[in-house]
Amino acid sequence: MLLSYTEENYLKALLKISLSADSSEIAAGDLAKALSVKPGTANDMLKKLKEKKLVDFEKYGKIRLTDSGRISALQIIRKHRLWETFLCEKLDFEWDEVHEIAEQLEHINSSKLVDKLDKFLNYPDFDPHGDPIPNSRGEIKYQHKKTLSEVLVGDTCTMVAVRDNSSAFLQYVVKVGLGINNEITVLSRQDYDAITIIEVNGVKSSVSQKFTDNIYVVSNSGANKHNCD
Amino acid sequence: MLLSYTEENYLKALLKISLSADSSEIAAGDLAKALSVKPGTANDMLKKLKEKKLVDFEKYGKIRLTDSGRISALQIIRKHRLWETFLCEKLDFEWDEVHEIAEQLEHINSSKLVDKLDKFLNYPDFDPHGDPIPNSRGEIKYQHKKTLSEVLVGDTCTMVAVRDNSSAFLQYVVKVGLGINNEITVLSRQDYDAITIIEVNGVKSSVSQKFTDNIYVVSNSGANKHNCD
DNA sequence: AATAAAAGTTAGACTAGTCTAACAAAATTA
DNA sequence: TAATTTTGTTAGACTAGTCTAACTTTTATT
Repeated sequence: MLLSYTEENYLKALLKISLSADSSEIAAGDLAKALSVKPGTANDMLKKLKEKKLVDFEKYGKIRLTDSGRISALQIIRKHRLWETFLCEKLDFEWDEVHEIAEQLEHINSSKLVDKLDKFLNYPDFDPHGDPIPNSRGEIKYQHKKTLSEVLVGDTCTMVAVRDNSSAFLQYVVKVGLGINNEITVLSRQDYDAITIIEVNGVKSSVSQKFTDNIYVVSNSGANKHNCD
Repeated sequence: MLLSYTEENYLKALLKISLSADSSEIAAGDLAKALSVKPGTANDMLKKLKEKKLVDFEKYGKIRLTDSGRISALQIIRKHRLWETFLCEKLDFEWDEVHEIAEQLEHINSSKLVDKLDKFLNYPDFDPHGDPIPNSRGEIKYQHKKTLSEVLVGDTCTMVAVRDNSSAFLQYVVKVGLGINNEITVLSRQDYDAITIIEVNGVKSSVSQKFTDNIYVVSNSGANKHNCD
Protein backbone atom coordinates (compact mmCIF):
# COMPACT_ATOMS: atom_id res chain seq x y z
CA MET A 1 0.00 0.00 0.00
CA LEU A 2 1.36 3.42 -0.84
CA LEU A 3 1.29 5.83 2.06
CA SER A 4 1.81 9.56 2.20
CA TYR A 5 4.69 11.07 4.11
CA THR A 6 2.23 12.14 6.79
CA GLU A 7 0.49 8.78 7.05
CA GLU A 8 3.88 7.14 7.50
CA ASN A 9 4.69 9.52 10.34
CA TYR A 10 1.45 8.74 12.11
CA LEU A 11 2.02 4.99 11.84
CA LYS A 12 5.59 5.31 13.08
CA ALA A 13 4.47 7.43 16.04
CA LEU A 14 1.78 4.90 16.92
CA LEU A 15 4.28 2.03 16.92
CA LYS A 16 6.81 3.97 18.94
CA ILE A 17 4.22 4.87 21.56
CA SER A 18 2.96 1.31 21.84
CA LEU A 19 6.53 0.00 22.18
CA SER A 20 7.56 2.53 24.80
CA ALA A 21 4.37 2.09 26.81
CA ASP A 22 4.55 -1.71 26.59
CA SER A 23 0.92 -1.74 25.54
CA SER A 24 -0.71 -1.86 22.14
CA GLU A 25 -3.51 0.44 23.28
CA ILE A 26 -2.79 4.04 22.41
CA ALA A 27 -4.62 7.19 23.54
CA ALA A 28 -5.39 9.70 20.79
CA GLY A 29 -3.97 12.51 22.89
CA ASP A 30 -0.59 10.81 23.20
CA LEU A 31 -0.46 10.49 19.44
CA ALA A 32 -1.30 14.16 18.92
CA LYS A 33 1.36 15.14 21.43
CA ALA A 34 3.99 12.90 19.83
CA LEU A 35 3.36 14.48 16.45
CA SER A 36 2.90 18.02 17.74
CA VAL A 37 -0.50 18.38 16.14
CA LYS A 38 -3.85 19.36 17.63
CA PRO A 39 -6.21 16.61 18.80
CA GLY A 40 -8.65 17.35 15.99
CA THR A 41 -5.94 16.94 13.40
CA ALA A 42 -4.90 13.57 14.78
CA ASN A 43 -8.54 12.53 14.89
CA ASP A 44 -9.00 13.27 11.18
CA MET A 45 -5.96 11.23 10.25
CA LEU A 46 -6.98 8.36 12.52
CA LYS A 47 -10.28 8.12 10.68
CA LYS A 48 -8.38 7.96 7.41
CA LEU A 49 -6.02 5.28 8.72
CA LYS A 50 -8.98 3.29 10.04
CA GLU A 51 -10.58 3.54 6.60
CA LYS A 52 -7.37 2.07 5.15
CA LYS A 53 -7.40 -0.71 7.76
CA LEU A 54 -4.08 0.38 9.24
CA VAL A 55 -5.46 1.12 12.71
CA ASP A 56 -8.55 0.11 14.62
CA PHE A 57 -10.54 1.94 17.29
CA GLU A 58 -14.04 2.73 18.54
CA LYS A 59 -15.28 6.26 18.99
CA TYR A 60 -13.77 7.60 22.22
CA GLY A 61 -11.77 4.38 22.54
CA LYS A 62 -8.11 3.41 22.50
CA ILE A 63 -6.25 2.95 19.21
CA ARG A 64 -4.42 -0.17 18.04
CA LEU A 65 -2.33 -0.77 14.95
CA THR A 66 -3.69 -3.56 12.77
CA ASP A 67 -1.26 -6.20 11.54
CA SER A 68 -0.76 -4.37 8.27
CA GLY A 69 -0.36 -1.04 10.06
CA ARG A 70 2.27 -2.59 12.28
CA ILE A 71 4.14 -4.05 9.33
CA SER A 72 4.21 -0.68 7.58
CA ALA A 73 5.41 1.04 10.74
CA LEU A 74 8.17 -1.51 11.23
CA GLN A 75 9.42 -0.93 7.70
CA ILE A 76 9.65 2.79 8.35
CA ILE A 77 11.55 2.23 11.59
CA ARG A 78 13.81 -0.23 9.76
CA LYS A 79 14.64 2.43 7.18
CA HIS A 80 15.19 5.09 9.83
CA ARG A 81 17.64 2.96 11.78
CA LEU A 82 19.49 1.66 8.74
CA TRP A 83 20.03 5.21 7.53
CA GLU A 84 21.23 6.28 10.99
CA THR A 85 23.71 3.44 10.90
CA PHE A 86 24.85 4.47 7.43
CA LEU A 87 25.31 8.09 8.47
CA CYS A 88 27.42 7.19 11.51
CA GLU A 89 29.44 4.31 10.12
CA LYS A 90 30.02 5.42 6.56
CA LEU A 91 29.73 9.19 6.58
CA ASP A 92 31.28 9.80 10.02
CA PHE A 93 28.35 11.64 11.53
CA GLU A 94 28.18 11.89 15.30
CA TRP A 95 25.29 9.95 16.81
CA ASP A 96 23.56 13.09 18.00
CA GLU A 97 23.35 14.48 14.45
CA VAL A 98 21.73 11.64 12.58
CA HIS A 99 18.15 11.64 13.83
CA GLU A 100 16.86 14.65 11.90
CA ILE A 101 18.39 13.51 8.63
CA ALA A 102 17.07 9.97 9.11
CA GLU A 103 13.60 11.45 9.68
CA GLN A 104 13.75 12.54 6.06
CA LEU A 105 15.53 9.50 4.63
CA GLU A 106 13.08 7.06 6.20
CA HIS A 107 10.43 8.15 3.70
CA ILE A 108 12.42 7.24 0.59
CA ASN A 109 10.38 4.66 -1.20
CA SER A 110 12.33 1.75 -2.70
CA SER A 111 12.48 -1.68 -1.14
CA LYS A 112 15.46 -2.53 -3.31
CA LEU A 113 17.31 0.43 -1.85
CA VAL A 114 16.57 -0.65 1.71
CA ASP A 115 17.77 -4.18 1.08
CA LYS A 116 20.94 -3.03 -0.66
CA LEU A 117 21.65 -0.57 2.12
CA ASP A 118 21.14 -3.35 4.67
CA LYS A 119 23.64 -5.52 2.80
CA PHE A 120 26.13 -2.63 2.42
CA LEU A 121 26.03 -2.17 6.19
CA ASN A 122 26.43 -5.93 6.69
CA TYR A 123 22.95 -6.56 8.11
CA PRO A 124 23.28 -4.68 11.41
CA ASP A 125 21.03 -5.72 14.30
CA PHE A 126 21.29 -2.43 16.19
CA ASP A 127 21.57 1.21 15.20
CA PRO A 128 24.12 3.68 16.63
CA HIS A 129 21.85 4.41 19.61
CA GLY A 130 21.53 0.70 20.38
CA ASP A 131 17.96 0.46 19.12
CA PRO A 132 17.15 -2.78 17.31
CA ILE A 133 16.77 -2.67 13.51
CA PRO A 134 13.84 -4.76 12.22
CA ASN A 135 14.97 -7.13 9.46
CA SER A 136 13.23 -7.30 6.08
CA ARG A 137 10.52 -9.49 7.59
CA GLY A 138 9.92 -6.97 10.39
CA GLU A 139 11.54 -9.16 13.04
CA ILE A 140 13.44 -7.50 15.87
CA LYS A 141 16.26 -8.84 18.03
CA TYR A 142 15.48 -8.11 21.63
CA GLN A 143 18.02 -7.46 24.36
CA HIS A 144 17.47 -8.20 28.05
CA LYS A 145 18.37 -4.67 28.92
CA LYS A 146 17.78 -2.62 32.04
CA THR A 147 18.55 0.96 32.96
CA LEU A 148 21.81 1.96 34.63
CA SER A 149 19.67 3.00 37.62
CA GLU A 150 18.88 -0.64 38.29
CA VAL A 151 22.48 -1.84 38.40
CA LEU A 152 23.64 -2.67 41.94
CA VAL A 153 26.57 -0.86 43.52
CA GLY A 154 29.77 -2.77 42.80
CA ASP A 155 28.47 -4.39 39.63
CA THR A 156 29.87 -3.89 36.15
CA CYS A 157 27.69 -3.72 33.06
CA THR A 158 27.89 -2.88 29.36
CA MET A 159 26.05 0.01 27.80
CA VAL A 160 23.84 -1.16 24.94
CA ALA A 161 21.48 1.73 24.18
CA VAL A 162 20.08 5.08 25.22
CA ARG A 163 16.47 5.74 26.07
CA ASP A 164 16.52 9.47 25.39
CA ASN A 165 17.60 10.14 21.81
CA SER A 166 17.73 13.91 22.14
CA SER A 167 20.80 15.68 20.91
CA ALA A 168 21.29 17.34 24.30
CA PHE A 169 21.40 14.02 26.12
CA LEU A 170 23.60 12.30 23.53
CA GLN A 171 26.14 15.09 23.68
CA TYR A 172 26.22 14.81 27.46
CA VAL A 173 26.77 11.05 27.21
CA VAL A 174 29.78 11.65 24.98
CA LYS A 175 31.11 14.22 27.40
CA VAL A 176 31.06 11.66 30.22
CA GLY A 177 33.22 9.47 27.96
CA LEU A 178 30.45 6.96 27.40
CA GLY A 179 29.33 5.15 24.25
CA ILE A 180 27.63 1.97 23.08
CA ASN A 181 29.48 -1.19 24.21
CA ASN A 182 31.49 0.63 26.90
CA GLU A 183 31.89 -1.09 30.26
CA ILE A 184 30.47 0.79 33.24
CA THR A 185 31.20 0.03 36.87
CA VAL A 186 28.82 1.44 39.48
CA LEU A 187 31.07 2.56 42.35
CA SER A 188 28.47 4.08 44.66
CA ARG A 189 24.99 5.49 44.82
CA GLN A 190 23.60 8.09 47.27
CA ASP A 191 20.47 6.93 49.08
CA TYR A 192 19.05 10.43 49.30
CA ASP A 193 19.10 11.61 45.64
CA ALA A 194 20.40 8.55 43.76
CA ILE A 195 23.48 10.42 42.53
CA THR A 196 25.66 7.63 41.15
CA ILE A 197 29.40 7.48 40.74
CA ILE A 198 30.40 5.41 37.73
CA GLU A 199 33.72 4.45 36.22
CA VAL A 200 34.22 4.19 32.47
CA ASN A 201 37.64 3.39 30.99
CA GLY A 202 39.27 4.35 34.28
CA VAL A 203 37.49 7.71 34.48
CA LYS A 204 35.06 8.38 37.33
CA SER A 205 31.95 10.58 36.92
CA SER A 206 28.99 11.60 39.09
CA VAL A 207 25.69 11.36 37.30
CA SER A 208 22.07 12.05 38.23
CA GLN A 209 19.16 9.66 38.34
CA LYS A 210 17.78 11.35 35.23
CA PHE A 211 20.99 10.34 33.50
CA THR A 212 21.08 6.73 34.71
CA ASP A 213 17.39 6.30 33.87
CA ASN A 214 18.23 7.02 30.23
CA ILE A 215 21.14 4.62 29.81
CA TYR A 216 20.33 1.03 28.93
CA VAL A 217 22.82 -1.68 29.91
CA VAL A 218 23.18 -5.44 30.10
CA SER A 219 24.75 -7.20 33.06
CA ASN A 220 28.32 -8.38 32.63
CA SER A 221 27.72 -11.66 34.49
CA GLY A 222 26.89 -14.36 31.94
CA ALA A 223 26.90 -14.21 28.14
CA ASN A 224 24.28 -11.52 28.07
CA LYS A 225 25.48 -9.34 25.24
CA HIS A 226 24.11 -8.19 21.90
CA ASN A 227 22.40 -10.78 19.72
CA CYS A 228 20.40 -12.37 22.49
CA ASP A 229 16.75 -12.71 21.59
CA MET B 1 15.85 29.90 1.51
CA LEU B 2 13.72 26.87 2.34
CA LEU B 3 11.86 25.49 -0.63
CA SER B 4 9.07 22.97 -0.85
CA TYR B 5 9.55 19.67 -2.63
CA THR B 6 7.44 21.02 -5.49
CA GLU B 7 9.27 24.32 -5.76
CA GLU B 8 12.55 22.42 -5.96
CA ASN B 9 11.21 20.31 -8.80
CA TYR B 10 10.15 23.39 -10.74
CA LEU B 11 13.55 25.01 -10.34
CA LYS B 12 15.36 21.85 -11.36
CA ALA B 13 13.16 21.46 -14.42
CA LEU B 14 13.80 25.08 -15.39
CA LEU B 15 17.57 24.63 -15.17
CA LYS B 16 17.49 21.37 -17.09
CA ILE B 17 15.46 22.93 -19.88
CA SER B 18 17.72 25.94 -20.12
CA LEU B 19 20.82 23.71 -20.21
CA SER B 20 19.47 21.34 -22.84
CA ALA B 21 18.16 24.17 -25.02
CA ASP B 22 21.38 26.18 -24.67
CA SER B 23 19.32 29.22 -23.84
CA SER B 24 18.30 30.73 -20.55
CA GLU B 25 14.89 31.73 -21.93
CA ILE B 26 12.27 29.14 -21.14
CA ALA B 27 8.73 28.83 -22.47
CA ALA B 28 6.05 28.18 -19.87
CA GLY B 29 4.64 25.35 -21.95
CA ASP B 30 7.94 23.50 -21.98
CA LEU B 31 8.07 23.71 -18.22
CA ALA B 32 4.54 22.37 -17.86
CA LYS B 33 5.35 19.52 -20.23
CA ALA B 34 8.59 18.66 -18.41
CA LEU B 35 6.72 18.43 -15.11
CA SER B 36 3.60 16.76 -16.53
CA VAL B 37 1.32 19.43 -15.14
CA LYS B 38 -1.28 21.59 -16.86
CA PRO B 39 -0.26 25.04 -18.11
CA GLY B 40 -2.40 26.76 -15.48
CA THR B 41 -0.70 24.83 -12.72
CA ALA B 42 2.74 25.82 -13.93
CA ASN B 43 1.58 29.40 -14.24
CA ASP B 44 0.49 29.51 -10.59
CA MET B 45 3.82 28.17 -9.44
CA LEU B 46 5.77 30.55 -11.68
CA LYS B 47 4.00 33.47 -10.02
CA LYS B 48 5.01 32.10 -6.66
CA LEU B 49 8.63 31.60 -7.72
CA LYS B 50 8.69 35.11 -9.17
CA GLU B 51 7.40 36.43 -5.85
CA LYS B 52 10.32 34.65 -4.16
CA LYS B 53 12.76 36.14 -6.70
CA LEU B 54 13.79 32.74 -7.98
CA VAL B 55 12.62 33.34 -11.54
CA ASP B 56 11.83 36.38 -13.62
CA PHE B 57 9.36 36.89 -16.50
CA GLU B 58 6.84 39.29 -17.97
CA LYS B 59 3.26 38.34 -18.63
CA TYR B 60 3.20 36.20 -21.77
CA GLY B 61 6.99 36.38 -21.87
CA LYS B 62 9.84 33.88 -21.55
CA ILE B 63 11.05 32.73 -18.14
CA ARG B 64 14.59 33.00 -16.75
CA LEU B 65 16.06 31.72 -13.52
CA THR B 66 17.48 34.49 -11.35
CA ASP B 67 20.96 34.01 -9.89
CA SER B 68 19.53 32.69 -6.66
CA GLY B 69 17.11 30.43 -8.53
CA ARG B 70 20.00 29.06 -10.53
CA ILE B 71 22.07 28.40 -7.42
CA SER B 72 19.22 26.52 -5.78
CA ALA B 73 18.64 24.46 -8.89
CA LEU B 74 22.34 23.60 -9.15
CA GLN B 75 22.35 22.36 -5.56
CA ILE B 76 19.44 20.05 -6.31
CA ILE B 77 21.16 18.68 -9.40
CA ARG B 78 24.33 18.25 -7.35
CA LYS B 79 22.44 16.18 -4.82
CA HIS B 80 20.72 14.14 -7.51
CA ARG B 81 23.96 13.24 -9.25
CA LEU B 82 25.88 12.53 -6.05
CA TRP B 83 23.15 10.15 -4.93
CA GLU B 84 23.15 8.44 -8.32
CA THR B 85 26.90 7.97 -8.00
CA PHE B 86 26.45 6.56 -4.50
CA LEU B 87 23.78 4.13 -5.63
CA CYS B 88 25.90 2.78 -8.50
CA GLU B 89 29.30 2.77 -6.88
CA LYS B 90 28.49 1.79 -3.34
CA LEU B 91 25.21 -0.09 -3.51
CA ASP B 92 25.79 -1.83 -6.86
CA PHE B 93 22.73 -0.49 -8.60
CA GLU B 94 22.66 -0.60 -12.39
CA TRP B 95 22.78 2.81 -14.01
CA ASP B 96 19.28 2.46 -15.42
CA GLU B 97 17.77 1.96 -11.95
CA VAL B 98 19.10 4.95 -10.08
CA HIS B 99 17.20 7.89 -11.54
CA GLU B 100 13.85 7.34 -9.81
CA ILE B 101 15.45 6.81 -6.41
CA ALA B 102 17.68 9.86 -6.84
CA GLU B 103 14.56 11.89 -7.68
CA GLN B 104 13.50 11.29 -4.10
CA LEU B 105 16.92 11.55 -2.46
CA GLU B 106 17.67 14.90 -4.10
CA HIS B 107 15.14 16.57 -1.80
CA ILE B 108 16.81 15.52 1.44
CA ASN B 109 17.70 18.72 3.19
CA SER B 110 21.11 18.79 4.90
CA SER B 111 24.12 20.55 3.47
CA LYS B 112 26.35 18.62 5.85
CA LEU B 113 25.01 15.39 4.42
CA VAL B 114 25.72 16.48 0.85
CA ASP B 115 29.27 17.47 1.67
CA LYS B 116 29.98 14.27 3.58
CA LEU B 117 28.52 12.22 0.77
CA ASP B 118 30.69 14.10 -1.72
CA LYS B 119 33.76 13.31 0.38
CA PHE B 120 32.74 9.65 0.82
CA LEU B 121 32.53 9.34 -2.97
CA ASN B 122 35.90 11.08 -3.31
CA TYR B 123 34.57 14.27 -4.92
CA PRO B 124 33.42 12.84 -8.25
CA ASP B 125 33.19 15.20 -11.23
CA PHE B 126 30.74 13.06 -13.21
CA ASP B 127 27.81 10.83 -12.35
CA PRO B 128 27.28 7.29 -13.68
CA HIS B 129 25.62 8.66 -16.82
CA GLY B 130 28.56 10.98 -17.48
CA ASP B 131 26.69 14.11 -16.46
CA PRO B 132 28.80 16.66 -14.58
CA ILE B 133 28.25 17.03 -10.82
CA PRO B 134 28.26 20.67 -9.67
CA ASN B 135 30.68 21.16 -6.77
CA SER B 136 29.63 22.81 -3.51
CA ARG B 137 30.02 26.24 -5.12
CA GLY B 138 27.79 25.22 -8.01
CA GLU B 139 30.65 25.02 -10.49
CA ILE B 140 30.53 22.43 -13.24
CA LYS B 141 33.37 20.76 -15.17
CA TYR B 142 32.55 20.90 -18.83
CA GLN B 143 33.62 18.33 -21.40
CA HIS B 144 34.14 19.06 -25.09
CA LYS B 145 31.81 16.29 -26.01
CA LYS B 146 30.00 15.50 -29.24
CA THR B 147 27.55 12.82 -30.23
CA LEU B 148 28.64 9.52 -31.71
CA SER B 149 26.80 10.58 -34.89
CA GLU B 150 29.40 13.27 -35.47
CA VAL B 151 32.42 10.96 -35.29
CA LEU B 152 33.98 10.33 -38.72
CA VAL B 153 34.23 6.83 -40.15
CA GLY B 154 37.54 5.28 -39.15
CA ASP B 155 37.94 7.38 -36.00
CA THR B 156 38.07 6.08 -32.46
CA CYS B 157 36.50 7.90 -29.53
CA THR B 158 35.67 7.39 -25.86
CA MET B 159 32.12 7.36 -24.54
CA VAL B 160 31.68 9.94 -21.79
CA ALA B 161 27.92 10.29 -21.31
CA VAL B 162 24.44 9.53 -22.57
CA ARG B 163 21.95 12.15 -23.69
CA ASP B 164 18.83 10.04 -23.14
CA ASN B 165 18.64 8.90 -19.53
CA SER B 166 15.60 6.67 -19.98
CA SER B 167 15.77 3.18 -18.60
CA ALA B 168 14.91 1.72 -22.01
CA PHE B 169 17.84 3.44 -23.69
CA LEU B 170 20.31 2.67 -20.91
CA GLN B 171 19.41 -1.01 -20.98
CA TYR B 172 19.96 -1.06 -24.73
CA VAL B 173 23.35 0.61 -24.31
CA VAL B 174 24.38 -2.12 -21.89
CA LYS B 175 23.17 -4.78 -24.32
CA VAL B 176 25.46 -3.40 -27.02
CA GLY B 177 28.30 -3.88 -24.54
CA LEU B 178 28.81 -0.16 -24.10
CA GLY B 179 29.47 1.89 -20.97
CA ILE B 180 31.07 5.12 -19.80
CA ASN B 181 34.80 5.32 -20.69
CA ASN B 182 34.59 2.54 -23.29
CA GLU B 183 36.47 3.05 -26.56
CA ILE B 184 34.34 3.06 -29.69
CA THR B 185 35.62 2.74 -33.23
CA VAL B 186 33.31 3.84 -36.05
CA LEU B 187 33.82 1.24 -38.78
CA SER B 188 31.27 2.44 -41.32
CA ARG B 189 28.17 4.54 -41.78
CA GLN B 190 25.41 4.16 -44.42
CA ASP B 191 24.76 7.33 -46.36
CA TYR B 192 21.08 6.53 -46.83
CA ASP B 193 19.89 5.93 -43.22
CA ALA B 194 23.01 6.64 -41.14
CA ILE B 195 23.11 3.10 -39.80
CA THR B 196 26.53 2.91 -38.16
CA ILE B 197 28.72 -0.09 -37.48
CA ILE B 198 30.77 0.35 -34.33
CA GLU B 199 33.31 -1.80 -32.56
CA VAL B 200 33.52 -1.92 -28.77
CA ASN B 201 36.01 -4.24 -27.03
CA GLY B 202 36.35 -6.23 -30.22
CA VAL B 203 32.59 -6.67 -30.67
CA LYS B 204 30.87 -5.14 -33.73
CA SER B 205 27.31 -3.79 -33.61
CA SER B 206 24.96 -2.00 -36.01
CA VAL B 207 23.20 0.94 -34.45
CA SER B 208 20.67 3.50 -35.67
CA GLN B 209 21.03 7.26 -35.89
CA LYS B 210 18.65 7.56 -32.95
CA PHE B 211 21.17 5.53 -30.97
CA THR B 212 24.30 7.43 -32.04
CA ASP B 213 22.54 10.75 -31.43
CA ASN B 214 22.15 9.80 -27.79
CA ILE B 215 25.73 8.75 -27.07
CA TYR B 216 28.20 11.47 -26.10
CA VAL B 217 31.88 10.89 -26.81
CA VAL B 218 35.20 12.69 -26.83
CA SER B 219 37.73 12.26 -29.62
CA ASN B 220 40.68 10.00 -28.90
CA SER B 221 43.15 12.25 -30.70
CA GLY B 222 44.78 14.52 -28.15
CA ALA B 223 44.37 14.51 -24.36
CA ASN B 224 40.70 15.18 -24.59
CA LYS B 225 39.35 13.09 -21.74
CA HIS B 226 37.40 13.71 -18.53
CA ASN B 227 38.45 16.62 -16.37
CA CYS B 228 38.88 19.11 -19.14
CA ASP B 229 37.06 22.34 -18.47
C1' DA C 1 -23.89 10.24 42.56
C1' DA C 2 -23.04 14.86 41.17
C1' DT C 3 -19.81 17.75 39.49
C1' DA C 4 -15.51 19.08 37.54
C1' DA C 5 -11.70 18.08 34.70
C1' DA C 6 -9.66 15.72 31.00
C1' DA C 7 -9.89 13.62 26.66
C1' DG C 8 -11.93 13.03 22.21
C1' DT C 9 -15.04 14.71 18.22
C1' DT C 10 -16.94 17.82 14.95
C1' DA C 11 -17.58 21.84 12.00
C1' DG C 12 -15.81 25.45 9.49
C1' DA C 13 -11.74 27.73 7.67
C1' DC C 14 -7.11 28.05 5.66
C1' DT C 15 -2.89 26.77 2.46
C1' DA C 16 -0.40 24.37 -1.17
C1' DG C 17 -0.76 22.17 -5.18
C1' DT C 18 -3.47 20.39 -8.51
C1' DC C 19 -7.35 20.27 -12.07
C1' DT C 20 -10.84 21.95 -15.83
C1' DA C 21 -12.57 25.15 -18.75
C1' DA C 22 -13.16 29.65 -20.39
C1' DC C 23 -10.61 33.42 -22.00
C1' DA C 24 -6.70 36.51 -23.88
C1' DA C 25 -2.52 37.28 -26.26
C1' DA C 26 1.04 35.98 -29.53
C1' DA C 27 2.64 33.56 -33.38
C1' DT C 28 1.78 31.40 -37.71
C1' DT C 29 -0.16 30.92 -42.05
C1' DA C 30 -2.77 31.82 -45.79
C1' DT D 1 -3.46 41.79 -42.86
C1' DA D 2 -6.97 38.75 -41.41
C1' DA D 3 -7.90 34.30 -39.82
C1' DT D 4 -6.35 30.46 -37.42
C1' DT D 5 -3.63 28.03 -34.30
C1' DT D 6 -0.73 27.91 -30.47
C1' DT D 7 0.50 29.52 -26.14
C1' DG D 8 -0.32 31.61 -21.78
C1' DT D 9 -3.67 33.41 -18.06
C1' DT D 10 -7.50 33.39 -15.02
C1' DA D 11 -11.34 31.77 -12.23
C1' DG D 12 -13.48 28.36 -9.69
C1' DA D 13 -13.21 23.81 -7.67
C1' DC D 14 -11.02 19.82 -5.38
C1' DT D 15 -7.81 17.16 -1.91
C1' DA D 16 -4.63 16.57 1.94
C1' DG D 17 -3.30 18.25 6.00
C1' DT D 18 -3.56 21.61 9.23
C1' DC D 19 -5.87 25.00 12.57
C1' DT D 20 -9.45 27.02 16.08
C1' DA D 21 -13.28 26.75 18.73
C1' DA D 22 -17.41 24.73 20.14
C1' DC D 23 -19.26 20.57 21.66
C1' DT D 24 -19.63 15.65 23.63
C1' DT D 25 -18.10 11.79 26.13
C1' DT D 26 -15.33 9.67 29.57
C1' DT D 27 -12.75 9.75 33.76
C1' DA D 28 -11.60 11.53 38.19
C1' DT D 29 -12.82 13.99 42.43
C1' DT D 30 -15.37 15.19 46.05
